[in-house]
Amino acid sequence: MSAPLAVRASVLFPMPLPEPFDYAVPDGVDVRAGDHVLAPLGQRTAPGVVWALRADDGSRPLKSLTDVIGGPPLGEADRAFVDWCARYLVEPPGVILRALLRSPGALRPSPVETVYHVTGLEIARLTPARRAVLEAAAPEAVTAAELARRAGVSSSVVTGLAQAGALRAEEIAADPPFDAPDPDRAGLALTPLQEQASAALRRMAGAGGYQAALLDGVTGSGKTEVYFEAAAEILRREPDAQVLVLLPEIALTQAVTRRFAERFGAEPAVWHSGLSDKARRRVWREAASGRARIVAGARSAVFLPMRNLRCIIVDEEHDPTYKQDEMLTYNARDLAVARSRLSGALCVLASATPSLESLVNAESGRYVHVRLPARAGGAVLPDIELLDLRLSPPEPGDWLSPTLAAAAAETLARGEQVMFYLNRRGYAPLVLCKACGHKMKSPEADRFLVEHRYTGRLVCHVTGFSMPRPEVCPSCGAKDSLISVGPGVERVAEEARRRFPDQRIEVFSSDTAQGPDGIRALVSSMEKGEIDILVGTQIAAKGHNFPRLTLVGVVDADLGLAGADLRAGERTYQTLVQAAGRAGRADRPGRAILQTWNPDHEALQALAAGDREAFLAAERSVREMLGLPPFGRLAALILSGPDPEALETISRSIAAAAPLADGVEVFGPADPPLSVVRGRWRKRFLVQAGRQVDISAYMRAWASRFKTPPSIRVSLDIEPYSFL
DNA sequence: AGCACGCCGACT
DNA sequence: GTCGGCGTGCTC
Repeated sequence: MSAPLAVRASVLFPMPLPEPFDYAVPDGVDVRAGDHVLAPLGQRTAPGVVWALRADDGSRPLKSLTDVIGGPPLGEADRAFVDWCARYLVEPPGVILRALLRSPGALRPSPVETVYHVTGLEIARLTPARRAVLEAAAPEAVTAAELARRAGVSSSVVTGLAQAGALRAEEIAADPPFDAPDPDRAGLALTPLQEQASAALRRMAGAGGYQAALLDGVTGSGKTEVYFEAAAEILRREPDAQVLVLLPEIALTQAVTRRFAERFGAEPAVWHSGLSDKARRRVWREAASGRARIVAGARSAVFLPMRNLRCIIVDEEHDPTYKQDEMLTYNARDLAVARSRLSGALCVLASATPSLESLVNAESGRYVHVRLPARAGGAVLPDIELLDLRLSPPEPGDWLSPTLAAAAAETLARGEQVMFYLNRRGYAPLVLCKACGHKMKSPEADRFLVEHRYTGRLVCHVTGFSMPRPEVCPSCGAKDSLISVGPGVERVAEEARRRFPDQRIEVFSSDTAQGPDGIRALVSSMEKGEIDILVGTQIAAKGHNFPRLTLVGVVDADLGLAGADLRAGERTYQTLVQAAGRAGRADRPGRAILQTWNPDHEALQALAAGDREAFLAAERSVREMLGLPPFGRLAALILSGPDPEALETISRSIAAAAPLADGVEVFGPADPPLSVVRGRWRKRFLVQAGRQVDISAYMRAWASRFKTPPSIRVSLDIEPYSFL
């Protein structure tokens, strides 16, 4: 007979501690890896997750766990994902754990709420207030507060009715499960090409385990239907398998959830940052417990715990909104691939314009390349024409070339719709004084103020600062000397109204369509043909289906080609394909006209020729030559602080602390394009390394060699997107 | 992240 | 004389 082995538990706290801490497990306490526990930490008791269990060798005296608390335990794959993210993103593991647990009251026992049914019992004193409550009560049972709200009375009336016996109270779980999806419900009939692609994905799903696919299909080819079938196959194979779908924007979740409901007969659990605390807790619990079988969400959903994750779908995988830059810096697409691998799940990356990274992975065989060439429903891709502005320039003060205006007039005459695309919000990107040349700038960032004529204000798009458009120049005092330079969507709409006074014209930007409701309203009136000309930014170029839209005019196709961003060309290409892809999705052929001053530019030439391969080949040879992603690795280190001199000094010492390593080059410190934001000055280092280098390990080594005072913040960005 | 300890300024 | 500012360091 041997005494029961003493066990020690390694506990990870959701805080920036460098590692898990060890605790003794009291005799008779049953605890497993992944369980949520309370443990003494310094002077307090903190919640944490058991990361590992091992025999206690008594090497040092340990405190004991305080308690084991409820809540769905964190599975092995999810714990491995936390550790992987910590290593890759160069963050303490507790910071990643915090991202997984971010849900109010997630760990408290499942709350209940009291709801009331009508019993039908006659009661003596039926006051008007009581009658109103009883009328409002049917058919489904709701809480006292909700009942009182509907009836317009105080909740004491409800309590009174319950006491009198006319209402019956029932305790139900406040976080009810989501409806189960039915994978065998008949979906839309697939075209032969869709069927082929879907069969490829279903085969991968059927094989089980980790595999990754790039679902590469032109706009309108019906990628959604195809990946639905992969998800259906996953759900069919295993009764408790879970599918996670990542979507680039909240705006899209509404449309996509509706399609899920049509295909699976049940809406998915939807996760995004705008959820109420209650809705958030419900989705979190249902995902973590394994009951929610399809979870659809924005980038932060990649951190939702999942009991039995078997498939992750990343829709529009190239979309830059997957890159998060606040709090934690990560690309949800990259994390999704790693998580799939650690969970033994199928990973599907879908896009009409895949990122170069994903295409290179597909070519090298790391991802299975599933192509979906034609548009569903027989619609064809629009003709893309370059309009050389040097040959057909707009009149002074105009932004639309006469050629584009004529094409628009013809389209409108046929009763079809036109979209002018310009990725610039507001009226004019710059306001300057014609007397002294002073340019209106943001006080807190090194940015020009954008004029919004709709609101009559000048706005900084970086900090949100805004001010009324001044009457006199703030620099020289000249009156009526401020002029608006360059176009924004409002200004193009103004020109459209002047040229087409009888047409119904709307602006579609984040200023005019606020929130999912505003976006839906605009999209639906466009679909119903209540708008003739839509003038839109980026937000109008994504994923909507306007059957009567047959002409897209890109006002400034050069915008974005010149940027300091290595992905500028790629991004411009993607955006223009998306914008052009809005035209002619139904039975009418579409046409896209791109206004440009640089018709010889590679990206535009390739776009006009419909030759994605040519564009990509050029892009990849440049990156390969320069050792840029995906042929090399990048990382950024950004310092910020209130005092520019102190920042200068410390950044010099940090530069000196950079370790020497083979195949690693450190550039900087440099002043980023936005060198002051919200009163904080910034410095930036860029690290470039060969593909074989573990750049995370390099950054960790570097970071361990210097300390900064609390006033200076250090942030790391592995594979940076934006260079701002 | 919290929380304590510690060492300098304006207050009952 | 003390209350309290937040800089520094530690938590199994």
